[in-house]
Amino acid sequence: MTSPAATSTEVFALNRLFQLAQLGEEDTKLLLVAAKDVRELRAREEIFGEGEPIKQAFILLEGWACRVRILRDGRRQILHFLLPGDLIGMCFQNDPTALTSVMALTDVAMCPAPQPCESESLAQLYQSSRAQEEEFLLRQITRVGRLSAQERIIDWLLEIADRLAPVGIGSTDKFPLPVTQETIADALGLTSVHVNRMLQSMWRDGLLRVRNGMVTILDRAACRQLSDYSRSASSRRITGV
Amino acid sequence: MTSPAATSTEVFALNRLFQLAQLGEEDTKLLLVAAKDVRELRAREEIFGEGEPIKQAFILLEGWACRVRILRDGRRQILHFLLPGDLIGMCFQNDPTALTSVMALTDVAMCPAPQPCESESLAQLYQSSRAQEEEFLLRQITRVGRLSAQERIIDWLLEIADRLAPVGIGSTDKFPLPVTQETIADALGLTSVHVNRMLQSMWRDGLLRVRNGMVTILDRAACRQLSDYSRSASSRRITGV
DNA sequence: CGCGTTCTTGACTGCTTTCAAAGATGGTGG
DNA sequence: CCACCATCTTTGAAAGCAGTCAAGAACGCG
Repeated sequence: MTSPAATSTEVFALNRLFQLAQLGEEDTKLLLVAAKDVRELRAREEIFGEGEPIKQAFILLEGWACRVRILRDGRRQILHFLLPGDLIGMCFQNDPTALTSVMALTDVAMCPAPQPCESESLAQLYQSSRAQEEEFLLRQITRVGRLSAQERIIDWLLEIADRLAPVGIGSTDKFPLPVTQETIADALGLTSVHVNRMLQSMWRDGLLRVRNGMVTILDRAACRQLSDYSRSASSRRITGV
Repeated sequence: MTSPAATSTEVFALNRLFQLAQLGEEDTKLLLVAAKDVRELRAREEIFGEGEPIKQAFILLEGWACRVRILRDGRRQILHFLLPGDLIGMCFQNDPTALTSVMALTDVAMCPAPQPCESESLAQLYQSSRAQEEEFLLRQITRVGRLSAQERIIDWLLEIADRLAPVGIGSTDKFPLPVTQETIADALGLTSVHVNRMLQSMWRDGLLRVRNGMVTILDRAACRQLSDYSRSASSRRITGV
């Protein structure tokens, strides 16, 4: 990490949580205090190992991480991207175990997630965050199962844009993408070679541009048309299963 | 449905839940009583519509259902199969909404899921069931994202076998599969034509046989070897995220 | 027995992968 | 400030897995 996480950045990350549920002043302060206790990790470091006990849940304050599974022969499937403001390892059971590995994709900063001891509203917040994550898993299944390579990439980029906005990162039409094409490929069930070709083809078609870790959506309407992206499940509070 | 759901069948379905958590006598009775209130639906009927409010959660007692999303152009992705003993629409938030449609794949019988009012152990049971469902979603992403057609089918069949066993349906090597090849295709991100070819190829190779709605695993060791099926996440209680 | 659904098969197409190698990029140390 | 190295991106050619289209066979239900 080039510079220690700035306080303002941390607060931006918490904004996602504040938008997810109505918190009392007590709980708000609890989160703000927790965010002072920053833990930093380098890219590629493992946050949880699959099958290992989870001692502590975290809030991601800065950087990107992912939930991932590795197959015996080395194939890798990224299941879910964790962005600033996301909860890592939050669980509502005793002696929780990590169902998947969680690894840092970039240098990251995170803080412990406060226990929802007596606080009803904090528990609701965590449930809401969990429901939102389930929505992303469902979208991910549909994306990988039924969309073409181009559709997958567009659909995924639009989702990422909508997730970054509430934490103050980029705009809907231009935002950072600090991951390699291989990482994108492992998330979308493609090869990095094909991701590369598709990105170029979409640039030629005037749809979007990915360059130097930045995404520019050139034709938002066409992008939405070409993917099935419609559900605005990003910052909206999700209640349901 | 050819015959009304037999009481004994209902109890078999509940066995999954009994194995998932240690319940007090009170809660056990609550479930057994609830299971008397049987609702029946025909194949293809919708249990929940995507986006609609969930008034009531159910326990599936008999038959198969699935969580599914339909794309604008008609493509269909089955996200998760619901088997006897599974909870449908169980949620821990107020005013829950169905994130996905749920439809009956066969004729089904279900009953209302008792509210976990003051009961701590029933709430734990539901959380555990939910965690298990999340494990299946994660497996589904990996399956569809990174496995070949043959691997997907084998991995999926082995998972189904392990899920049916605890509710007393079939054995690990022979069990009913009351869905069309098109349904399998829509779950695994394939076409029905290709599912058909793969099933025949696997039969020729002496791996397994699917015929008349029954699956016979002919070479279990080879099947496990050829898929990445290893995690025994079926009846085991899952604690974690 | 007849009809609709599901399964099966063949030929052909094409999206995506594979393999390999060259180019770009960025960080590090001399 | 530049050389160097590791990582990442880009490109081409060829192969393969899975999809598409179409039609006939089998099955199950009424």
